[in-house]
Amino acid sequence: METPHALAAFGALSQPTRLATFRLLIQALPAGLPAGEIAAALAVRQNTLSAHLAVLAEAGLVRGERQGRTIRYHAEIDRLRALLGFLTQDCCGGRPDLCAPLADALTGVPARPACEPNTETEPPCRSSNAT
Amino acid sequence: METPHALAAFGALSQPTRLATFRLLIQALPAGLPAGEIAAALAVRQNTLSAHLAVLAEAGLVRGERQGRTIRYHAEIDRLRALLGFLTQDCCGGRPDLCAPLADALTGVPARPACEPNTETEPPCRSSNAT
DNA sequence: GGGGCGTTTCCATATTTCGGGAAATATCGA
DNA sequence: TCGATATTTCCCGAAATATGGAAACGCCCC
Repeated sequence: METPHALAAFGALSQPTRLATFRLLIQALPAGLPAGEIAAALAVRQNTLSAHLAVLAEAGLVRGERQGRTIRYHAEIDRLRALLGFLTQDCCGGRPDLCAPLADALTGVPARPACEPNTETEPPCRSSNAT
Repeated sequence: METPHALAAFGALSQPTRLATFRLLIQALPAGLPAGEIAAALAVRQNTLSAHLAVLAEAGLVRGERQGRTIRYHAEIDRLRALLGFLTQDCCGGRPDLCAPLADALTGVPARPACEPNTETEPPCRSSNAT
């Protein structure tokens, strides 16, 4: 992820309604939620929510697709992953000692103390025998 | 981390100068950097930077301590970790399937499952995959 | 104590953002 | 075609934010 995208994502998440929306949509994965349902759940007017959804979509954090007369939104988990990578690439890039506790927070597992400075978009090895 | 703290953190990171400042300070860990040096590195006026540093400090992302007549700032890595945890607790909380790729992005190493069910002669994934 | 340096605070202004009301667009059902 | 529902777009005023200049504060050295 590049800096402008990260800025957009942070900006999008820095507003209470938008943050709540994003979290709600993550919890609603993978089905997603129609805009009206989000508005009802968050007690926000639809036009206001629409503007917030537009910001989130512009930041790439959510995506909406029309289903009949409703528009169903769902979180873009890949974008979240990219954002996490962006946040950690600075420290994990050259400092595995700093990276380890960060990974710890995410996984709850002490994580091996060796982060390679590549945190973009490449799943290392979990392909052959994953679940 | 609680929502208001996360909002403050996102708001703090949603401004170009502040994001650059935070990243710079993370790279400068653990020594930190004096305010003047940050301002010079980012080509920002000191009063402007001071305001931004105040926002970052208010969000708990950086901390400054006086050293003689300079004030040396350094990133709060624990806060960053808390922020990562906040971002992932929604999906990781109940959905390990979503959490795994997220942790992956962070460390380059899959969380717990996914890598080696029972083969012990296999080196643990992270072998060599630099793009 | 006086002068100099680093940093912050105060003030003023331009820009952006937020939320509400009303209207417009798109889809469905009859 | 008509009405109803879901969602967005447009426009507005209010509030927050960013930045610059000038001044103030704290600390060091002489």
